[in-house]
Amino acid sequence: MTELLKILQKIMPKEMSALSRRYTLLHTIRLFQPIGRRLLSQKMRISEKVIRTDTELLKSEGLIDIVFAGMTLTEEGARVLDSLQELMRPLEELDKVREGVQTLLESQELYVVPGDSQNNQEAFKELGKEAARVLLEHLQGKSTVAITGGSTIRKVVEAIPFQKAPSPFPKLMVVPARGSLGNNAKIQANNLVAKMAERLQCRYRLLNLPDNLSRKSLDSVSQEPEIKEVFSLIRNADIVLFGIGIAERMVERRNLEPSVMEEIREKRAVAEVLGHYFDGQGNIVSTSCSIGLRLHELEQGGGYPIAVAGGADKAEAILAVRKYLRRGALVIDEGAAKRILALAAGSKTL
Amino acid sequence: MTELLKILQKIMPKEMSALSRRYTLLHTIRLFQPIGRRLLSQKMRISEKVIRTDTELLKSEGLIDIVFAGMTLTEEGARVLDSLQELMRPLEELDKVREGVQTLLESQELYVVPGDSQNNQEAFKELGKEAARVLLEHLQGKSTVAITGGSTIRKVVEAIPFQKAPSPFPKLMVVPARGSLGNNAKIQANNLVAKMAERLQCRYRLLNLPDNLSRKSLDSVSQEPEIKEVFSLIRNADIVLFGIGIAERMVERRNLEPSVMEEIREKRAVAEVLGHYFDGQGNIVSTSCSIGLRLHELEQGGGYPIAVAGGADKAEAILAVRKYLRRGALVIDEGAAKRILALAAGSKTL
DNA sequence: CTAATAGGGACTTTTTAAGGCCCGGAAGCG
DNA sequence: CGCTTCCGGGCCTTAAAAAGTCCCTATTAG
Repeated sequence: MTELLKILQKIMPKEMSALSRRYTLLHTIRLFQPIGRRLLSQKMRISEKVIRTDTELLKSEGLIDIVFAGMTLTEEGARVLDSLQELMRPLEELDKVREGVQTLLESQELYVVPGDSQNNQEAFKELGKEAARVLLEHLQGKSTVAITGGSTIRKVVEAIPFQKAPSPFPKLMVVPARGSLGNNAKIQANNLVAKMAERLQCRYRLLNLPDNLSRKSLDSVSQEPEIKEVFSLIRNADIVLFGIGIAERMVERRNLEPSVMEEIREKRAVAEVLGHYFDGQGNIVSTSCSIGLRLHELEQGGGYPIAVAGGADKAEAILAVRKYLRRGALVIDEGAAKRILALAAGSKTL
Repeated sequence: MTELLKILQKIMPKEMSALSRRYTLLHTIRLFQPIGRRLLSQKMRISEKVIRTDTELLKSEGLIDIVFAGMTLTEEGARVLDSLQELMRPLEELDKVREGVQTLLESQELYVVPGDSQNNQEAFKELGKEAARVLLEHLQGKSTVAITGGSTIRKVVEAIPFQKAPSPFPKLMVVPARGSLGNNAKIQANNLVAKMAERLQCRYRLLNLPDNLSRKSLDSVSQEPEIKEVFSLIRNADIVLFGIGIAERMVERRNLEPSVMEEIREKRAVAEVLGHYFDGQGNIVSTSCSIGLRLHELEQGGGYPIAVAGGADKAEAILAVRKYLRRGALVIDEGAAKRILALAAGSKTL
């Protein structure tokens, strides 16, 4: 049943909003019948005219009665509403989950896609698509996008449709948010930058630095004119697209020394964002030696953050860095959202 | 599943046509891929622009690929199409049934509604609704409607929505197509005429004649000025709405003498339309003594016929009078339609 | 080469949705 | 009683989407 909804959503996205609107309309009418257009329009926060158009349709289909006192459901309308309720349940539930997470995290923009990326590749793909959509929406007029690496961001990049020449974003520039991390080339920021630029038909700059430089060579390299230029782009990025990682998993992936892992464990780091490790309270407990965008710059800076994370196992990490997610957009999936709510409920009762 | 379709059809009728169009589009693309817009537009008999709008939507959803050679389904598109096929099957099947009956009966207008009125009251109601819709569609500008009695026409009348004063059909006049028949007042033509006029907010005239008059008194009554006036209205009716009856059942219902029943049986009458009884070949074998519209008048006359019949058991009767159904609209249900096809196939092999 | 077919862009016309406003009627209330 | 506050419905204007039309370039089969 939920399968069907997704397909309908795919094949007639616009029309589906009419469906849910009319469903809510029927629902509200049942709740308050008899009720008139004005009140309905207030309660549903929809313009009166739209209510009117819809009610006229529903009346002509014999689902509602319209008399002087207001509108009421007919028997058939009640039956239809019941059947619709079955159909819409997953959609409504997802919306409730979204609401719950929204009040908890207070994100500026929150998107929750169905499914759980942890054990469903399809869902992971959809997460990427949604994030790509959000990104493209914010791209208008912006000129610099900084992105991190990671398998999640990779999904986002792969979900960006190829744009045609001539470029619709002629002034766009994509840069990695930080120096390269990890050894899996496919999910390195540099690689993703190139891929994204290819899809967006725009320019890009890379940060070709070896991993885990010493403090000293890091400082000296930072003085290189070319590097400095990229740094300046990064610091002035208009959009920062990043994933939220699970601390331990990131350490493993980056092939760091055992000592680092010990540190992570000892300090109970759970989340990783932009090279910083966080404990459950959101305190930075460690920062990897790569270079690039710093968190506090993101916190107050003008760059618009777009955070993406999917899968129930990411819930703890998302909660840990919640205070950094209030600005900007957050794109998660149902699995993560539900676990977030469960964890929050649990910690409240403790 | 078929339930769901009906509900969607109810709550978003316009949008559903887009759904079936896009479904057919995907289907056709799969069949002929790679294929271009022009060819598609030819094959589907849809303007090229519509194809273009739809394909752009489908492409943006990633269901099809568009390359120089034409359009092809993506993997996801194929999956979506398969799932849609499940959903659309009942709809497609009904359409095929309709096509089959259409080629068989060659009706000017043929409507087939889902379900079987014989054993489903809901379906019977829907049949009435569809017929009412057809009637209202043809009402524009027309001034006289003649209707018969019968439970089917009763359903049609009851499905006509109440119109508001001032009457949208000020010049409309409803008359019974024939004198009263049968003893069940609720389904007598006179009664239905009054009900219909009430709903349409229009004038009406009745034919208050006793049943089964002798030839002689019939002739004399026919000379009455008032009766003559109604006759003239009937003869010049712009629309004739009538049901198709099963001969034996009609005889029973009309409480006719046993001799009549014997005659019906002897001459193998199967159908009854407008007071005439027909055998399986469509020959008139008997005519009841009531008065009013004659069949041959309908056959060549200017009045637009709207015939309504539902239920598998009506199939034989419908087939018997098929030659009278080519002009005008025919509204039947799935049950009748399927039986019609089965009977036709059977008689062909004999 | 040419002719045919592909997608795509640009423009106009048509249709439909939305917005906004006002009207008369029924019900509740001082 | 008169007042306000609901109600649906009519009507006109504006805005946006869909459809229709025409023309363009690229690719490929013959």
